[in-house]
Amino acid sequence: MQPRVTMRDVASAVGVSPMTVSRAFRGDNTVSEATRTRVRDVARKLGYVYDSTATAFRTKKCGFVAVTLPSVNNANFAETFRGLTQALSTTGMQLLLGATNYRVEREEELVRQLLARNPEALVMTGGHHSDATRELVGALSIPVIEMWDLPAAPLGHVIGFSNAHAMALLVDHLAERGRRRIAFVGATEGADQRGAERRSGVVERARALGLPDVTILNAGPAPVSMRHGAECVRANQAALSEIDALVCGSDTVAFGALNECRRLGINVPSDIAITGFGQFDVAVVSEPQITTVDVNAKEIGYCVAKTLEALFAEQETPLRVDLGASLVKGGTS
Amino acid sequence: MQPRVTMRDVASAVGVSPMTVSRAFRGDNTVSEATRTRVRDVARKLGYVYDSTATAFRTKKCGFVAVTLPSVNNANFAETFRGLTQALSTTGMQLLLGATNYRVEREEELVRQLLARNPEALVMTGGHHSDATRELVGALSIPVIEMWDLPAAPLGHVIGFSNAHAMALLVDHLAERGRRRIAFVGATEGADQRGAERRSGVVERARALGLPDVTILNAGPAPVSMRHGAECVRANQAALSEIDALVCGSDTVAFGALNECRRLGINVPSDIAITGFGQFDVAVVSEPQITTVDVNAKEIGYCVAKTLEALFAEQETPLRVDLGASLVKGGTS
DNA sequence: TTGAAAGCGTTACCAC
DNA sequence: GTGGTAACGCTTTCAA
Repeated sequence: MQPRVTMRDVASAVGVSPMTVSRAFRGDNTVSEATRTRVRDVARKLGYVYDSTATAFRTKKCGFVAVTLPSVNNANFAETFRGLTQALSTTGMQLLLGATNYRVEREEELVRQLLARNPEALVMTGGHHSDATRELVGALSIPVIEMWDLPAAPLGHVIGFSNAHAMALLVDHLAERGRRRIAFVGATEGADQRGAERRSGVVERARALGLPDVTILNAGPAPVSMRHGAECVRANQAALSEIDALVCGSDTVAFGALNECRRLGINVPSDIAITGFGQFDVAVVSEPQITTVDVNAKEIGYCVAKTLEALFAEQETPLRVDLGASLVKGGTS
Repeated sequence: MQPRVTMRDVASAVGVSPMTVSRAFRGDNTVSEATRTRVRDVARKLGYVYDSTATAFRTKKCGFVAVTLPSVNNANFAETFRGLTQALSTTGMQLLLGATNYRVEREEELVRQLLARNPEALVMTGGHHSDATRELVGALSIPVIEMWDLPAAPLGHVIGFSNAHAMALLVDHLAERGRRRIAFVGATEGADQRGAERRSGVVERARALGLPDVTILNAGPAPVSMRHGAECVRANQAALSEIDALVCGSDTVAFGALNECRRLGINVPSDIAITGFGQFDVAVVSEPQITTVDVNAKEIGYCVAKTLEALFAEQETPLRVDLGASLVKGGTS
């Protein structure tokens, strides 16, 4: 294990001072073009790798934006992630990801871990946190953004949409089509707060429209996947005959439900309507296309990144952005 | 913005040396219980926050494992990621993710970025890299693992499977079922190396079995998604009448193709068979279930994590693990 | 059980 | 355009 190649090594090999090497690497235009080229060449030859740990230490800027998300195999978040990275790549920031697995205790532990890295901003998915997390985050002097939600008492900036409102769009649509007996398929109550908001969004809208009480079907603990949607339909097959619309907490669940119905010989949408949430690829590509709500996943990421850029540049920015949600009619309703 | 509270501040407030504070914080048992308690109390009172950046700098241990992957919305990788995080969470390591977007130039840039953080290990998806990357990585003194592949000239440890062999399983299966005229749907040639291995795996196996030349259908540049699979089928509708099996580069592509066939009134599998790759949820939940190959995505992540643990503990470990692949028969063939 | 000294690799600041 | 000096906050090492 040979010692690390440092700026000092490059400097002495080129015959300049470490400062010049430093400047050359950071694109300081007071360095002559000839020097810069030589420095780069020698650095490459020596296998020099810029030590950002030292830089982070020296400048107190680690170049990290910490991001919490419920789960990595969240199709929705993939879009947000892409929007974020694309827009953030220009700033040289790197994302430090952590998964909360839909548990506020885990979120607290995670936030603590992430903050120990001195990130330059904190982006959290969702607006529901433990008291300790709120205290921890409230004391921060870095930008904080909550996304994918519109919390009543935000910790910082907010970029999202109302989960309840998005679900209401679907209930309205189903009611228009003459569906009355609605069941909601979602995660076990307790863990996934945004899932709970979707559920109550459905329940309350149905009540407001004078529909019968919504049946709640439990697809298991979050994260609920395609398989859970399918299993839930199979387990509740008898109950489904009483129902004329299945409102699912996400497109993946809806997809599972749709395909299980196909297996069981239940016709969609004539026997039962199915709706999803999120406008994932799977909902659009599926035949029939799944009726869902588009919540602008990618735009959220993009908007978060743009807001961060503005905040880093200390510009004024909106504190609360509601990107809304829109109904996407498919063949399942 | 007042200056940061440091160990020195805590030390002088307590009346000890910074070293004692440092020891107290790291649970060094040579510090007396009384001192430790006083240090903790004073630290809390002063609002002292442990600076992990300084520690990382000083100790050259940042607690990061760098991981490159082709793309974040890769359903396959999600399983691997989960296996990795689960097994690695006990070691206190954090994952530093980067997406190569299926381009070796981007991989080179990314590896450079990641290495700048001084990670304690580097895990790369795939075994195909630019010369510069090979040079960069070859000079490292940290553990290096290539996964999802079995490169002929590995850079370090290898945990994966043979892409070509996995595809051969599918071709054999199709041939057994009497399919002869095969088309392969994959990304544009050039970028995605593992995709290319899958393609040549199909082409060569078909040739070995004495089947007609495989038709290559281009689904666009990597990453190819569900939408691309669907679009490719629509664009090549006429050509498909000459074909009796569509071998897709991934389950998502196969799913897109399957659903587009349904739209176009092409019957699967009687008109045409369709196969995928990866055993993603979508292939299993889909009705009909998509014939595919299981490449043990989650086990790969788990095995990588276990190998890293062993390497950190400086134990002997196998250098090359072939986790194999197995045929999963569905209703599309 | 505690302390003093010496950096880790980089950059801010000031000279030249 | 370039260089010298002095840190940043912590831990390693040796000494007491």
